[in-house]
Amino acid sequence: MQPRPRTIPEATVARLAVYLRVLTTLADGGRSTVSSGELASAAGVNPAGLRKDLSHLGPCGVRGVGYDVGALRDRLTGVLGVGSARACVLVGIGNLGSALADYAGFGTRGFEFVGLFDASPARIGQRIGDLEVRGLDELEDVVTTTGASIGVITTPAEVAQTVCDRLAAAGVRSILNFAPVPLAAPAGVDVRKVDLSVELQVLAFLGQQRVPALAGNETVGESA
Amino acid sequence: MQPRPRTIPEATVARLAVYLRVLTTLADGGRSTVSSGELASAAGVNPAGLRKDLSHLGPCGVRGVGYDVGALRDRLTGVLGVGSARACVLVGIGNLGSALADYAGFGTRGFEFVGLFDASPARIGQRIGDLEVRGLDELEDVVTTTGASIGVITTPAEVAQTVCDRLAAAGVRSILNFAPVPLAAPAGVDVRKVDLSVELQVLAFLGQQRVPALAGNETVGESA
DNA sequence: GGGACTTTGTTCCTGCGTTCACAAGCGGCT
DNA sequence: AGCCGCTTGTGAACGCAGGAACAAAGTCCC
Repeated sequence: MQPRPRTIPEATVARLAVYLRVLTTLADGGRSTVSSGELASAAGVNPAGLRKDLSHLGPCGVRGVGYDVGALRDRLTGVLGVGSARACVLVGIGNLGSALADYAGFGTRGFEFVGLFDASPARIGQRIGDLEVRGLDELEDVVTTTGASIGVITTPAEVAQTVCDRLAAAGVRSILNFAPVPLAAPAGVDVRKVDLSVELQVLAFLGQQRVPALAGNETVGESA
Repeated sequence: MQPRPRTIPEATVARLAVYLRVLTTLADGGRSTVSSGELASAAGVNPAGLRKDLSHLGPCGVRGVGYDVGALRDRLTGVLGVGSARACVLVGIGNLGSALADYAGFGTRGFEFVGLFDASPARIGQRIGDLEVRGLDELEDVVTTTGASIGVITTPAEVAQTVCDRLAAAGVRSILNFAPVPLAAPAGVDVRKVDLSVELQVLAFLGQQRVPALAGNETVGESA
C-alpha cells in the first residue's frame, strides 16, 4: 500500500537533477507550464523516458496541458533533498580542488563548502572564496562540528584511501572521489567516482574507431 | 571472417582505460604477470567482468598463469589509441579550465593541450604551464594548424553551443563538455558530458534516501 | 610421462534501462 | 452539453550490461 516504491533508479535520479536545472531556468524566465516534449528536448533526453522518470514521484502533470513549472521544480527540490543546504568538505586543494571550491554551480544548488583541507603547509592558511584552507589534522573536528555529510576528495591517489577512511570515521556518509583509485568504504557510505582522464580516453577511442567508417555529416544528432 | 567484432561497448572501453592505468603502475613496479583476480581487485571490478572485457580484443592471457603485464599494457595502449599523443584544445579558462590545463593526469596519458582559449581580454596572454591563453578568434587557425582532434569545453553554459559549433566546423571530432547544457553536434562528432553538480545531487539523494534504512556498518564493500 | 591444479575464455542467465506504442484524462471549441 | 485534439501516464518489447558457473588449456609436480 505504498503508492510509490521507495527506490528510484540511480540513472533516473541523475536525470531528475538535470530536469530541476532546466525548470529553474524556465521559472526564472516567467514560464508557467511545460510539456514533456519541450522539457525533454531542453534536457537532451527522450520524452517518453522523461515521463517515466517523473512517474516515479507520482502523478505531477495535467493531461492535455503539461507540467506546472513551479510545482514540479518544488517537487524535485524536495525529492532530491536540496531544500536545505548540505554541508560539504573538500580535501586536497590542488588545481582541481581550488576550482571546485570556487565553482559557482555548487553553491547555487544547495551545497555549501564548510571546510577546505590540505596536507601541504604551503597551502594552509590560503583563502579561497570566503574559506581558509586548514590542515588535515582539523578534519575530524570540522566534520563533527558542522555535521558535514558529504566529502569531496581531490588528493593524489596515494592518500585518497586514507582520507576516505578518516571521512567515513568522522561521520561523512557520501563521498565524491576524483582520485584515480577505487575506494573501499564502510557499508552505509556511498562513493561516487569521477575520472577525468578516462573520459578523454573514451573519447579518443571513439574518435579513432570512427575513422575507418568515414561517416557522413549531413544530419544533426543530439548528444547529452 | 573477422576474428573480433569491431564494436566494443562503451562501458567496456571506460574500464579498459582503468586497466591500462593499473597495468602501467604494475609495470613500473617491475611486475611481469598478473591474474585476472588481482587486476580486477586493483581496478575495483568483478574478475569475470574483467576477463569478458579483455576478451573483446582476442585472447591475450595464458591459462594457468595470467596476463603478461607489459604485453597487455601495449595491447591496450594500441586499442585505446593513445600510442601517439593526441592534440587537444581547451576553451574557457576559468577556474575549472585552468585546473584541467594543469592537470598532470592528461599529459601523462597521451593527451597534450596545444591551445587554450578564452573570450575575456583579462585572461588572454596569461600563461598556464607552457601555453599562453589566446583569444577565441584564433580558435579555427590553431585547430587547423595543429590538427587537434579533441576539444574540451569549460565555458559558461550560454556560449557552449556556439563553441561546440565552431570546434566541429574547424575539424574537431571529439568534444568533452563540462558546461551544464546538452550540446547538439553534427554526425561524426562525439560529445561526452561531465556534470559535476549532478554528481553531487545524486550523492545527496542517496544519502537522504538511506537515512530511514538505518543500515548497519559491519561489512566492507568495494565502491568504484 | 601422466595427473592434478590453476587460470583463462566463454556461455548462460538474470535484471535493468530504454524505447515504442496505446489507453486514459483534461481543456477548449462549437 | 458534446466532441475533438492534445498531453500525460503506463504497459510491453527490445537491447544491453553484469554476474555466476562451466569447459578448455597450460603449467607444475610426482
